Amino acid sequence: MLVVQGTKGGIVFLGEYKHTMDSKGRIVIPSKFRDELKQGCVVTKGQDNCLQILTRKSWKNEAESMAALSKTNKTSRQIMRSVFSGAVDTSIDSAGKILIPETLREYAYMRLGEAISITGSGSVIEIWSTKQWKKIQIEADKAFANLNELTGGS
Amino acid sequence: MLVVQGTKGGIVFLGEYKHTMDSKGRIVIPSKFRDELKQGCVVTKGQDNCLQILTRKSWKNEAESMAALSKTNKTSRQIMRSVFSGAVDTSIDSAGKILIPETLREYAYMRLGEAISITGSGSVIEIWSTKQWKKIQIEADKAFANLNELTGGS
DNA sequence: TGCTTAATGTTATAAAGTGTCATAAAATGT
DNA sequence: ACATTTTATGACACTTTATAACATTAAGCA
Repeated sequence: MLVVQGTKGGIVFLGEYKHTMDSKGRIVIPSKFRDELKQGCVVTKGQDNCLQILTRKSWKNEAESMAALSKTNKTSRQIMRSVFSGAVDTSIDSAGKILIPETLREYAYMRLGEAISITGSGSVIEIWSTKQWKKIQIEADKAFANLNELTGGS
Repeated sequence: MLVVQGTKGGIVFLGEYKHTMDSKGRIVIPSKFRDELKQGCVVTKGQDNCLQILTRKSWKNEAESMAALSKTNKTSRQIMRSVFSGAVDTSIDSAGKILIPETLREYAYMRLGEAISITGSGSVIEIWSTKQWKKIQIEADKAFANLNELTGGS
């Protein structure tokens, strides 16, 4: 079977999955996401203390637009440092798992053996300590409900 | 047989159906709705703790306008998180059923083996735990009766 | 070098998801 | 009303996925 993949692009990551981080700092990638990540992926620090998983392709886009930022501007230098130093290029192993390096685990409040939540957010995947996700989810749902009111949802 | 479908658009889903959720979390889609959903559907969190089923086409519209939001703006990030994490892309199996993932079942108070109500609501289908639906239906009927008074209907 | 720790790989078991089928119930046509 | 067809349900078998435990390899350091 020949599979030409990743060309779909756009909005491919949906859903919410609850997993656990194993005793070595690895997490299982939900099976629905694996195909898109087969050719490798990049884990980065995301906003609100989550981690993001991007396909190599979308990472390339991101990275290039970062690199295009002004190097004489202090804020952009800081952003670049944060993004590039916090990124790891990796791939899914035969059991469907990836290793989250210690520095990233710390950043995202993930502890060995604890519950994590993996969420599709359109073009990227986000990984959260479940504790953190619960808070964020409430905020997110509120923001959405708010939008509905403004635009005519009941 | 060649079927060009989904072109109907507009108000295609009508009626109220009572089904049950099987022991694995699947529900039967009423046969009248199946044709429109044959090419795949997306289940999302709806208002008042119901779930919605959309055709892939109408989902695409929704999703694209969401994905166009700025990624550096906090509110738009939240909105995207809420919408995408609460959605699942799926399709109807040979027995006419779809699986409702655990997180969505929780959101909509649906328990294995219990009664659910499936209602056509114009361009979308709504799924409810029957308990919840009964409450909502009373409210809805009241609102409708009220509207009649206002507009001079009997 | 040998020891320690992190990283990677493998396996067994349990849980979840998927597919199929038989029967019962409902809908349809005559 | 009856026969025929379609649909809904629950049961079961089978596949895939998740988890935890253990084994192996690689890397850093005394």
